[in-house]
Amino acid sequence: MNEVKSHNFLEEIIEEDLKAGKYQSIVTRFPPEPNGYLHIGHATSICLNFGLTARYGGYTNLRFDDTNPVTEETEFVDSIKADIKWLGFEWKYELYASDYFATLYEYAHILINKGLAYVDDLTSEEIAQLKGTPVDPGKDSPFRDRSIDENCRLFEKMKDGEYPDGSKTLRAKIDMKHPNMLMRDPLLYRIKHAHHHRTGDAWCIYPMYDFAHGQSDSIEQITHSICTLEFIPHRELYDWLIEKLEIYPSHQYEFARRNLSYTVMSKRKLMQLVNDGYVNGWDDPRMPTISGMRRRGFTPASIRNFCERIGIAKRENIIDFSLLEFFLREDLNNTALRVMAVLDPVKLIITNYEDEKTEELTCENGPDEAYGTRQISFCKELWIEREDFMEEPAKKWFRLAPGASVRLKSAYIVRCDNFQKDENGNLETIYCTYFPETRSGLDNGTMKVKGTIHWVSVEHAIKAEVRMYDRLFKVENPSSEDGDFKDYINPDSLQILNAFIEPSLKKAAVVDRYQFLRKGYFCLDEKSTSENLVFNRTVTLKDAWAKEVKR
RNA sequence: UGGGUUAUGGUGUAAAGGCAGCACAACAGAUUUUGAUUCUGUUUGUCUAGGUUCGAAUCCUAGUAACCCAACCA
Repeated sequence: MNEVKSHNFLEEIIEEDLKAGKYQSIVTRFPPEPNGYLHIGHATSICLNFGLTARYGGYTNLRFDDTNPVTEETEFVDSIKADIKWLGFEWKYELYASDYFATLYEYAHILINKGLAYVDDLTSEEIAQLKGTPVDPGKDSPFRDRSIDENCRLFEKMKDGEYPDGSKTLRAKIDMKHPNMLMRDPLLYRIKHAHHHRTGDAWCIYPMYDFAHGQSDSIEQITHSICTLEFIPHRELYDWLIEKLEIYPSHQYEFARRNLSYTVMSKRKLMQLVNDGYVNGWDDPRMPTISGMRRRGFTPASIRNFCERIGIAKRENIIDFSLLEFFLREDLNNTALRVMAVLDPVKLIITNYEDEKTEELTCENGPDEAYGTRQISFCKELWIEREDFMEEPAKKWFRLAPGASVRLKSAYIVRCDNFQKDENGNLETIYCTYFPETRSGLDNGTMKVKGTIHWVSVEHAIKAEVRMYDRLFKVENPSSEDGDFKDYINPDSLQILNAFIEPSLKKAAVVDRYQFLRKGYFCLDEKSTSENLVFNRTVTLKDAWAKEVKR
């Protein structure tokens, strides 16, 4: 097999850098702000950064971009670390932008001493006012030409807490008429008398993103600093600061963030879903957060394979959710234990089966023989799926109907002789005859049926709550529709069922993955208890019959 | 005084002047004690208009469209 490997643009840049001897090995970083939970979009960035150093040699740091004390919390630091580990990646160093506050403060002085930064007394509104617009040039602040000495003194006083929040800022002195708005004397430091999750009350001035991120990259000698497209305008400032500070020249590269159909990804929108009660928390299995997906039953491998396959580029995109589902099913199909569970039960009575008899039948555990077999109990009364019976069978119907026969998985072939409805006209009981010679394994092949259905014994089955999840939104791109994105929420994204499941599931663990035969992949919910078993549907099986019905 | 980025099937992504490929999706069939899996096959694409060239997704010219930038957020 000589597979032709295709390279994305970042891999090409790195290979050229390596070939040219610019670097011996590369260093990347994953730089989240600890102000929320990671989602599938972050996962692509994680896979990218860690994947690149795994491939080309070098390492990846985890760096928390914690320069805004009012939004950041240790809780988020912990969840981010747990999510990255769960995805299967190991960072070299755990670092914090806040570790560099003292260095950054020195860097600011370097700029001031070079006459490249000044303390501005303008208010936020005044600064915005003088900034101009993308089509109109800005105007200089009246404080722009303070002396170096005065700037030094004022900046020190800012640090010493002598001024209230918002009263002064430190700005780079670049060009108020610059076509790139980011270069119109960007803010470097602001005053915030706020408690920081790591530095406590040691500081009351905090660097802005632009005066922390590139500098942190440089301190860590990051070779390739990879971020999303919206930071392109920042690159000019990133390079300017590195040049003027005369520090290690990290380089920034940008890629297009990945969007997934039928969901939203912005932190703001996800927060609304949580706060307004559309979902039950950040780890709700419908959420595109890593914690939600984990709870839903996604596997790390499926997410990694997905990220690998979608590649990386610079154009806008909305990736089809079914692509993610494909990798999920692919992984689960290879690993999930096969069990039987009846989600919407209706009773089936085998009229010619002995009343008190129980037979132990052999059933395969997994996708191949290596998984072995287990015994399952078979009795006169069984639960089967309501949708596996049709009073007036449609064309191409393979399942139960009056007079029709099906195989009960790993058991016998039965023929439906009769059925009974309750006073509301709902199917209550199906009466069947079984054929003893068709027992699974002994079958001599004289009788053939098209359909095989799953079942559980009424006497042996246990109860469980099963949560069926569907996509959160009714439209592909909720954010681009008219009106509020919440108007497009799928009201049926969660359906709770009371199911009968086979008794072997009593010992299910959260890490186990199951296929409920013919119904989909399921896992035990993190909050399930032995008194109240709860299973989550991770993803359905592909369903050719459902497609047939749609026509 | 505006600047920047991007355009390849329904979706995502390759092709560095030389056969438009791969995956998903869709469709058709075979196998199947899961209408699953597996296997086989099919359909669908280079933003537009010119130009250069034996040959253009790729180079040139002119358009068009989408996205990003005016937080003391990151």
